[in-house]
Amino acid sequence: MARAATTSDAFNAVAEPRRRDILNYLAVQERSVSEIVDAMEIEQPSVSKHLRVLRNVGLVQARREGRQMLYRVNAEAIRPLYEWTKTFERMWQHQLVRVKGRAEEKMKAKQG
Amino acid sequence: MARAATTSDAFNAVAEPRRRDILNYLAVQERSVSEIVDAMEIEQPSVSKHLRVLRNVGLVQARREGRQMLYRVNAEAIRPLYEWTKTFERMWQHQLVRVKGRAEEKMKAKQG
DNA sequence: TTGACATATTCCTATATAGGAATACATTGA
DNA sequence: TCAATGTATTCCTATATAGGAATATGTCAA
Repeated sequence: MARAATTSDAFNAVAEPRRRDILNYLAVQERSVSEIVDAMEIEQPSVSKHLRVLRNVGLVQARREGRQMLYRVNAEAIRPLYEWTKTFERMWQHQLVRVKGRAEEKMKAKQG
Repeated sequence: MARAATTSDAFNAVAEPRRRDILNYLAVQERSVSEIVDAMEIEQPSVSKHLRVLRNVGLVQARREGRQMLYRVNAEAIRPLYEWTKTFERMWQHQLVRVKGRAEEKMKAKQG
Protein backbone atom coordinates (compact mmCIF):
# COMPACT_ATOMS: atom_id res chain seq x y z
CA MET A 1 0.00 0.00 0.00
CA ALA A 2 1.24 3.49 -0.76
CA ARG A 3 1.24 6.38 1.61
CA ALA A 4 -2.09 7.94 2.54
CA ALA A 5 -3.32 10.72 0.29
CA THR A 6 -2.37 14.25 1.27
CA THR A 7 -6.00 15.04 0.71
CA SER A 8 -7.08 12.55 3.31
CA ASP A 9 -6.68 14.75 6.36
CA ALA A 10 -5.04 17.82 7.83
CA PHE A 11 -2.10 15.83 9.19
CA ASN A 12 -1.10 14.73 5.71
CA ALA A 13 -1.79 18.12 4.19
CA VAL A 14 0.55 19.99 6.52
CA ALA A 15 3.30 17.41 6.14
CA GLU A 16 4.34 19.35 3.04
CA PRO A 17 6.53 22.32 4.05
CA ARG A 18 5.29 24.54 1.22
CA ARG A 19 1.76 24.15 2.48
CA ARG A 20 2.80 25.13 5.98
CA ASP A 21 4.51 28.16 4.47
CA ILE A 22 1.28 29.10 2.73
CA LEU A 23 -0.72 28.66 5.91
CA ASN A 24 1.78 30.79 7.82
CA TYR A 25 1.48 33.48 5.21
CA LEU A 26 -2.31 33.35 5.24
CA ALA A 27 -2.34 33.47 9.02
CA VAL A 28 -1.63 37.19 8.85
CA GLN A 29 -4.48 37.96 6.52
CA GLU A 30 -6.52 36.84 3.57
CA ARG A 31 -4.51 36.81 0.33
CA SER A 32 -4.98 36.34 -3.39
CA VAL A 33 -3.24 33.56 -5.29
CA SER A 34 -0.86 35.98 -6.97
CA GLU A 35 0.09 37.49 -3.63
CA ILE A 36 0.98 34.02 -2.43
CA VAL A 37 2.94 33.36 -5.60
CA ASP A 38 4.89 36.57 -5.11
CA ALA A 39 5.53 35.91 -1.43
CA MET A 40 6.67 32.32 -1.74
CA GLU A 41 8.97 31.26 -4.52
CA ILE A 42 6.69 28.76 -6.13
CA GLU A 43 5.14 28.70 -9.59
CA GLN A 44 1.52 29.69 -9.82
CA PRO A 45 0.26 26.24 -10.84
CA SER A 46 1.99 24.71 -7.83
CA VAL A 47 0.45 27.26 -5.53
CA SER A 48 -2.99 26.53 -6.97
CA LYS A 49 -2.42 22.83 -6.46
CA HIS A 50 -1.34 23.27 -2.86
CA LEU A 51 -4.32 25.51 -2.24
CA ARG A 52 -6.56 22.84 -3.65
CA VAL A 53 -5.19 20.28 -1.22
CA LEU A 54 -5.53 22.68 1.69
CA ARG A 55 -9.06 23.46 0.63
CA ASN A 56 -10.02 19.81 0.28
CA VAL A 57 -9.12 19.13 3.88
CA GLY A 58 -10.75 22.35 5.05
CA LEU A 59 -7.55 24.11 6.09
CA VAL A 60 -8.36 27.12 3.92
CA GLN A 61 -11.48 28.71 2.56
CA ALA A 62 -11.78 30.84 -0.54
CA ARG A 63 -13.99 33.46 -2.05
CA ARG A 64 -13.87 35.11 -5.42
CA GLU A 65 -13.43 38.83 -5.79
CA GLY A 66 -13.47 39.81 -9.41
CA ARG A 67 -10.71 37.99 -11.20
CA GLN A 68 -9.01 37.09 -7.97
CA MET A 69 -9.54 34.28 -5.53
CA LEU A 70 -8.95 35.26 -1.94
CA TYR A 71 -7.84 32.52 0.42
CA ARG A 72 -7.89 32.52 4.18
CA VAL A 73 -7.00 30.06 6.89
CA ASN A 74 -9.74 28.05 8.52
CA ALA A 75 -8.07 27.72 11.89
CA GLU A 76 -10.66 25.27 13.20
CA ALA A 77 -9.17 22.64 10.90
CA ILE A 78 -5.76 23.04 12.53
CA ARG A 79 -7.20 22.56 15.96
CA PRO A 80 -7.22 18.74 15.91
CA LEU A 81 -3.48 18.78 15.24
CA TYR A 82 -3.04 21.15 18.14
CA GLU A 83 -5.12 18.97 20.41
CA TRP A 84 -3.21 15.84 19.44
CA THR A 85 0.20 17.37 20.03
CA LYS A 86 -1.04 18.91 23.25
CA THR A 87 -1.65 15.48 24.76
CA PHE A 88 2.14 15.13 24.93
CA GLU A 89 2.67 18.50 26.56
CA ARG A 90 2.99 17.13 30.09
CA MET A 91 5.61 14.72 28.83
CA TRP A 92 8.07 17.26 27.54
CA GLN A 93 7.50 19.32 30.62
CA HIS A 94 8.39 16.34 32.79
CA GLN A 95 11.30 15.43 30.60
CA LEU A 96 12.69 18.95 30.91
CA VAL A 97 12.33 18.83 34.66
CA ARG A 98 14.30 15.60 34.71
CA VAL A 99 17.04 17.06 32.53
CA LYS A 100 17.16 20.17 34.67
CA GLY A 101 17.24 18.06 37.81
CA ARG A 102 20.17 16.00 36.60
CA ALA A 103 22.08 19.11 35.59
CA GLU A 104 21.60 20.60 39.01
CA GLU A 105 22.76 17.43 40.72
CA LYS A 106 25.84 17.48 38.60
CA MET A 107 26.60 21.06 39.58
CA LYS A 108 26.14 20.17 43.21
CA ALA A 109 28.48 17.21 42.95
CA LYS A 110 31.09 19.35 41.31
CA GLN A 111 30.85 22.03 43.94
CA GLY A 112 30.64 19.68 46.91
CA MET B 1 9.32 15.59 -7.57
CA ALA B 2 7.73 13.07 -5.27
CA ARG B 3 6.48 13.72 -1.81
CA ALA B 4 9.00 14.43 0.95
CA ALA B 5 10.31 11.40 2.79
CA THR B 6 8.48 10.40 5.94
CA THR B 7 11.88 10.25 7.49
CA SER B 8 12.56 13.89 6.72
CA ASP B 9 10.85 15.39 9.76
CA ALA B 10 8.30 14.90 12.49
CA PHE B 11 5.50 16.45 10.44
CA ASN B 12 5.84 13.78 7.79
CA ALA B 13 6.32 11.01 10.30
CA VAL B 14 3.07 11.70 12.15
CA ALA B 15 1.10 12.06 8.94
CA GLU B 16 0.73 8.28 9.04
CA PRO B 17 -2.18 7.34 11.36
CA ARG B 18 -0.56 4.10 12.51
CA ARG B 19 2.43 6.01 13.74
CA ARG B 20 0.22 8.36 15.68
CA ASP B 21 -1.46 5.32 17.18
CA ILE B 22 1.91 3.99 18.24
CA LEU B 23 2.89 7.32 19.76
CA ASN B 24 -0.42 7.49 21.62
CA TYR B 25 0.19 4.02 22.97
CA LEU B 26 3.73 4.81 24.02
CA ALA B 27 2.59 8.03 25.66
CA VAL B 28 1.30 5.98 28.59
CA GLN B 29 4.54 4.17 29.17
CA GLU B 30 7.56 2.54 27.60
CA ARG B 31 6.68 -0.61 25.65
CA SER B 32 8.36 -3.49 23.87
CA VAL B 33 7.79 -4.15 20.19
CA SER B 34 5.66 -7.19 20.88
CA GLU B 35 3.48 -5.24 23.26
CA ILE B 36 2.88 -2.73 20.49
CA VAL B 37 2.15 -5.53 18.04
CA ASP B 38 -0.41 -6.98 20.46
CA ALA B 39 -2.01 -3.62 21.17
CA MET B 40 -2.35 -2.41 17.61
CA GLU B 41 -3.48 -4.75 14.87
CA ILE B 42 -0.39 -4.53 12.73
CA GLU B 43 2.13 -7.17 11.75
CA GLN B 44 5.40 -7.14 13.59
CA PRO B 45 7.51 -6.16 10.58
CA SER B 46 5.25 -3.18 9.97
CA VAL B 47 5.54 -2.10 13.55
CA SER B 48 9.32 -2.34 13.36
CA LYS B 49 9.30 -0.27 10.20
CA HIS B 50 7.11 2.41 11.74
CA LEU B 51 9.31 2.47 14.80
CA ARG B 52 12.32 2.94 12.60
CA VAL B 53 10.76 5.99 10.96
CA LEU B 54 9.75 7.41 14.33
CA ARG B 55 13.23 6.81 15.62
CA ASN B 56 14.91 8.42 12.63
CA VAL B 57 13.08 11.66 13.23
CA GLY B 58 13.65 11.47 16.98
CA LEU B 59 10.04 10.91 17.96
CA VAL B 60 10.91 7.77 19.91
CA GLN B 61 13.96 6.46 21.66
CA ALA B 62 14.81 2.86 22.31
CA ARG B 63 16.85 0.72 24.62
CA ARG B 64 17.48 -2.97 24.63
CA GLU B 65 16.54 -5.10 27.58
CA GLY B 66 17.53 -8.67 26.94
CA ARG B 67 15.82 -9.87 23.81
CA GLN B 68 13.39 -7.02 23.88
CA MET B 69 13.64 -3.50 22.58
CA LEU B 70 11.81 -0.99 24.71
CA TYR B 71 10.53 2.11 22.99
CA ARG B 72 9.44 5.37 24.55
CA VAL B 73 8.20 8.69 23.27
CA ASN B 74 10.63 11.56 23.01
CA ALA B 75 8.08 14.30 23.59
CA GLU B 76 10.56 17.07 22.80
CA ALA B 77 10.35 16.05 19.15
CA ILE B 78 6.60 16.62 19.14
CA ARG B 79 6.98 20.07 20.56
CA PRO B 80 7.73 21.83 17.25
CA LEU B 81 4.42 20.54 15.88
CA TYR B 82 2.67 21.84 18.97
CA GLU B 83 4.35 25.21 18.64
CA TRP B 84 3.45 25.49 14.99
CA THR B 85 -0.21 24.64 15.50
CA LYS B 86 -0.32 26.93 18.50
CA THR B 87 0.45 29.96 16.35
CA PHE B 88 -3.09 29.57 14.96
CA GLU B 89 -4.70 29.30 18.36
CA ARG B 90 -5.78 32.94 18.53
CA MET B 91 -7.40 32.50 15.13
CA TRP B 92 -9.79 29.76 16.06
CA GLN B 93 -10.60 31.57 19.25
CA HIS B 94 -11.49 34.70 17.28
CA GLN B 95 -13.40 32.71 14.71
CA LEU B 96 -15.48 31.09 17.43
CA VAL B 97 -16.21 34.48 18.94
CA ARG B 98 -17.42 35.68 15.54
CA VAL B 99 -19.65 32.66 15.07
CA LYS B 100 -21.03 33.09 18.56
CA GLY B 101 -21.55 36.79 17.93
CA ARG B 102 -23.51 36.17 14.78
CA ALA B 103 -25.64 33.56 16.47
CA GLU B 104 -26.51 35.95 19.27
CA GLU B 105 -27.40 38.70 16.83
CA LYS B 106 -29.69 36.32 15.05
CA MET B 107 -31.43 35.40 18.29
CA LYS B 108 -31.85 39.06 19.12
CA ALA B 109 -33.32 39.81 15.70
CA LYS B 110 -35.78 36.95 16.09
CA GLN B 111 -36.89 38.07 19.51
CA GLY B 112 -36.94 41.80 18.68
C1' DT C 1 -16.56 40.02 -28.95
C1' DT C 2 -11.95 40.38 -27.90
C1' DG C 3 -7.70 40.90 -25.34
C1' DA C 4 -5.59 40.70 -21.02
C1' DC C 5 -5.27 39.26 -16.54
C1' DA C 6 -5.98 35.70 -12.77
C1' DT C 7 -6.43 31.11 -11.52
C1' DA C 8 -7.19 26.11 -12.20
C1' DT C 9 -6.49 21.78 -14.46
C1' DT C 10 -4.35 18.15 -17.18
C1' DC C 11 -0.55 15.39 -18.57
C1' DC C 12 3.83 13.60 -17.54
C1' DT C 13 7.55 11.52 -14.69
C1' DA C 14 10.78 10.56 -10.90
C1' DT C 15 10.39 9.30 -6.35
C1' DA C 16 8.88 7.56 -1.91
C1' DT C 17 6.32 5.02 0.31
C1' DA C 18 3.36 1.03 3.27
C1' DG C 19 2.31 -3.49 3.68
C1' DG C 20 2.99 -8.56 2.81
C1' DA C 21 6.20 -12.36 2.55
C1' DA C 22 10.39 -14.21 3.51
C1' DT C 23 14.44 -14.01 5.88
C1' DA C 24 18.30 -12.19 8.60
C1' DC C 25 20.07 -10.78 13.00
C1' DA C 26 20.44 -10.66 18.16
C1' DT C 27 20.03 -12.57 22.70
C1' DT C 28 19.12 -15.98 26.03
C1' DG C 29 19.03 -20.51 28.25
C1' DA C 30 20.19 -25.30 28.16
C1' DT D 1 26.57 -24.96 20.08
C1' DC D 2 21.73 -25.04 19.29
C1' DA D 3 16.88 -24.01 19.58
C1' DA D 4 13.65 -20.64 20.77
C1' DT D 5 12.22 -16.01 21.25
C1' DG D 6 12.14 -11.17 19.85
C1' DT D 7 13.21 -7.69 16.33
C1' DA D 8 14.93 -5.79 12.10
C1' DT D 9 15.72 -5.91 7.22
C1' DT D 10 15.18 -6.97 2.38
C1' DC D 11 12.53 -7.61 -1.70
C1' DC D 12 8.43 -6.70 -4.17
C1' DT D 13 4.46 -3.97 -5.86
C1' DA D 14 0.49 -0.85 -6.08
C1' DT D 15 -0.27 3.77 -5.24
C1' DA D 16 0.11 8.71 -4.49
C1' DT D 17 2.37 12.32 -5.00
C1' DA D 18 4.95 17.30 -6.37
C1' DG D 19 6.64 19.97 -9.78
C1' DG D 20 7.22 21.42 -14.71
C1' DA D 21 5.04 22.40 -19.06
C1' DA D 22 1.19 23.32 -21.52
C1' DT D 23 -3.36 24.55 -21.63
C1' DA D 24 -8.06 25.44 -20.08
C1' DT D 25 -11.32 28.25 -17.56
C1' DG D 26 -13.17 32.48 -15.53
C1' DT D 27 -13.71 37.48 -15.25
C1' DC D 28 -13.29 42.17 -16.48
C1' DA D 29 -12.86 46.31 -19.53
C1' DA D 30 -13.30 48.43 -23.86
